[in-house]
Amino acid sequence: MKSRNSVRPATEVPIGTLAEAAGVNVETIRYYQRRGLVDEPNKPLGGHRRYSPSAIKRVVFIKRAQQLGFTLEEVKALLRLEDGQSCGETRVLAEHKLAIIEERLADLNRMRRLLKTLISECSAGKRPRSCPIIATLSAGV
Amino acid sequence: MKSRNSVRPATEVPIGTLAEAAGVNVETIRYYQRRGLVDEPNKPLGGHRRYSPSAIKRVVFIKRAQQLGFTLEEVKALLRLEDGQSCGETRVLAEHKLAIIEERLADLNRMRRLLKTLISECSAGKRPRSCPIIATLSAGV
DNA sequence: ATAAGTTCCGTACCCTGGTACGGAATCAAG
DNA sequence: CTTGATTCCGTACCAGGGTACGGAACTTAT
Repeated sequence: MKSRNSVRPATEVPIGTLAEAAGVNVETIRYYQRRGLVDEPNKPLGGHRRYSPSAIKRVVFIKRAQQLGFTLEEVKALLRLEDGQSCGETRVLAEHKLAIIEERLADLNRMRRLLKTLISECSAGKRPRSCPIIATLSAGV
Repeated sequence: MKSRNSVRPATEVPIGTLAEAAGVNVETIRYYQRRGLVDEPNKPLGGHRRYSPSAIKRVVFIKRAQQLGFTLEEVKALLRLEDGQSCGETRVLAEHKLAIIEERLADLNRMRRLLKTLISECSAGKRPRSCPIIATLSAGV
């Protein structure tokens, strides 16, 4: 017999390959496992674990969600909705995140306008002293 | 004599009051002092330090800037704009900060656009079977 | 004047999101 | 079957941004 006790489809890869495919490093995968975001397949008694393509998807999902500003805890919540059946709940999470991001955008835009003003006044030599940046950004205190 | 050796305007408050007014806790103020973001007023020989309203503004500013994604080191640089004497120096600093802010804005805008798209697809119920947010997060792997 | 509440100061510890290390076991190729 | 690369697993460490602790000194209210 050729195959002693298991046929391993090429799609089932070891952790290094998973990490590479997902664009993170091995330690990060393990870290996600410790955090409960990725699960450890049970390993073939004394052997090395193998991961299915869905694990790759999962890790990529995590990275993408992070880029959208979700923390790992939040990503965990999103992953629980991964079956795609709880669209409503998912949407609430997304809307909440969106609101936070929009607030930050507003603040940041204010800051940007202020800096631009400061810079142009500086160039014009109008203001030898300091700028009202703090006064403006800490307004309403 | 009533006032032994100093008149203390009510606006000059002790650290606990400062912390409360700024919405952070005392330890955080001290931490900022260690990091050089807030300075320690010299204390009346053996007594307790008192802080002026500008200290409150400063702390509030720090918190806001942080929410916008600036690290404490960056906030420190921003604060030097306010303290700044030399206009030329200030301008360079301001231009640098402006660049950082614009990057951050770009990031946040990207997140916002994506989230908005996803949310609206969700609402439109275009994909009845699977949630578009989840689908996008796992797509194309 | 005395008790209760703050402040001061140093040091130690916490969480988040990872990265690094190192020895033993296991796998894959020649 | 030997060699070199991976995996496993635990533990330690990193940066950033704080929080907690504890005793002594000081302030404030009664």
